[in-house]
Amino acid sequence: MTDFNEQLAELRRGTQEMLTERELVEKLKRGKPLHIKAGFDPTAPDLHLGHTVLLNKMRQFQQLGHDVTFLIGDFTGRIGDPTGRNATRPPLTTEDIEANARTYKEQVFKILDPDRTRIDFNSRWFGDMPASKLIEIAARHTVARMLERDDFTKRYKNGQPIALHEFLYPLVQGYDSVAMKADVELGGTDQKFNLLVGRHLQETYGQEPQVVITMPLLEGLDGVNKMSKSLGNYIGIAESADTIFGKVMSISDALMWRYFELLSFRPLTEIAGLKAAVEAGRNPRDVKFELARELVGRFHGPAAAEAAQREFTARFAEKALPTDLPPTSIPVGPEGIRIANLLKEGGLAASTSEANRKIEEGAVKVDGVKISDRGLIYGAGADHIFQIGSRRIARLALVARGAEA
RNA sequence: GGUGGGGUACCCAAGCGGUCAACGGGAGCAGACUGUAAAUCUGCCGGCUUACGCCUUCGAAGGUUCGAAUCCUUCCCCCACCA
Repeated sequence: MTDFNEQLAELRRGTQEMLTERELVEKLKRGKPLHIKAGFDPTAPDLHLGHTVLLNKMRQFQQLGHDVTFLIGDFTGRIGDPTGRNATRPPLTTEDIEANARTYKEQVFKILDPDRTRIDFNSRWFGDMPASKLIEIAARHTVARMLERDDFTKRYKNGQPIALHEFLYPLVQGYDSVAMKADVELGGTDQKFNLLVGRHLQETYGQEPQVVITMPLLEGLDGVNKMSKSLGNYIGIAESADTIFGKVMSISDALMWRYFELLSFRPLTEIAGLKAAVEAGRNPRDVKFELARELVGRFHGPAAAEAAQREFTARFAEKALPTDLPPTSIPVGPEGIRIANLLKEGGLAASTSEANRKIEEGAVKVDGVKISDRGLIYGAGADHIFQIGSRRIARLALVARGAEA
């Protein structure tokens, strides 16, 4: 990436918007490291690939030699956000925030370079700020501009309440950019308005306005909705190698290219090559293997990625049972346990009714053999591999109730 | 404040005294096919039960009835129009 235009193309990669690209070029051309800012809620440090889209962009900047700050919005987090739709968001304690920050670090440094990442907290400048100062900041923005925000406009028109503090949040976030003298701020598309407030505030403080770069929200496994834990269409970065590998393989071919663009570290030219190969007849599955291996490797290391692919091939291409599956102990009374109940206890089925249905459907296998008798009873000492379909699989070991460790 | 229309299973949406665990669609799960892709076809899709069957569900609580998601009363919440 020596060529300036190629650099710019990579920085542009996957972005939703760059405001403005011309300003970014100017800043880059000065040849000095830029100060890159990205803000994060001090909540939910359980990251999935959707969150990493932004982190990947941060990483790109790092690799080009810029300084990246991972800003944790602990000041606002401590207040809590009673905004209309999001009413159930209790204020966080200092301990919560510290714990979350630690978890963030563990997860985030799988992507970011720890030596080039500064972690900061906005309570550093807001914590002791006198009210007079906050009002002084508020004086620099107008109600009309606040109302430009889409959801404010709608709520105002519809006569729905907008609490005063809701105007303060964008200002606080915007002032962070002033305090940090940010050159570039990264955020999701949903953050666009707040990022722009930062630009404006910087100007009123006589600073050069930051360049705003928004990243799209990554589609989840279904390819339609944004990736989110509550929709269950996510790939968590803390999930096991086999799980991540399998989930990546289950995405559609079309979605695969989207993931390549937003999640892969491969240069665009290489991805274009892969695409050309598929168009020329290469099996898209094999290209998806590459993607799965890269992503598993990122979070679990290359060896685990190779192992995950072997496991995947064995299980789904050759239909072999998984090797060294750790057994789960299920306590059982002297009368034994019926298979449907066992499948439920083992977490394979949501209810015994569902388990029975799956047996009728011929989806249940024990040690690789399809079973059809829902009256099967297992007693203590039994140790088998149970599966419903090919995705739900577990080794269950029955132990006499009372004798379990 | 007034008038009218609604609240049904994960979502949309029928039903409007018994044949309703509740039509239909979507989502989801499983089977076939495959590359754990897409598309297609098939089955399932409240819980408990080996099974006969039993239990809980139609905004909430009461009531009428042999019998209610369906009728009555009260309450809660949404939406539209008017003020």
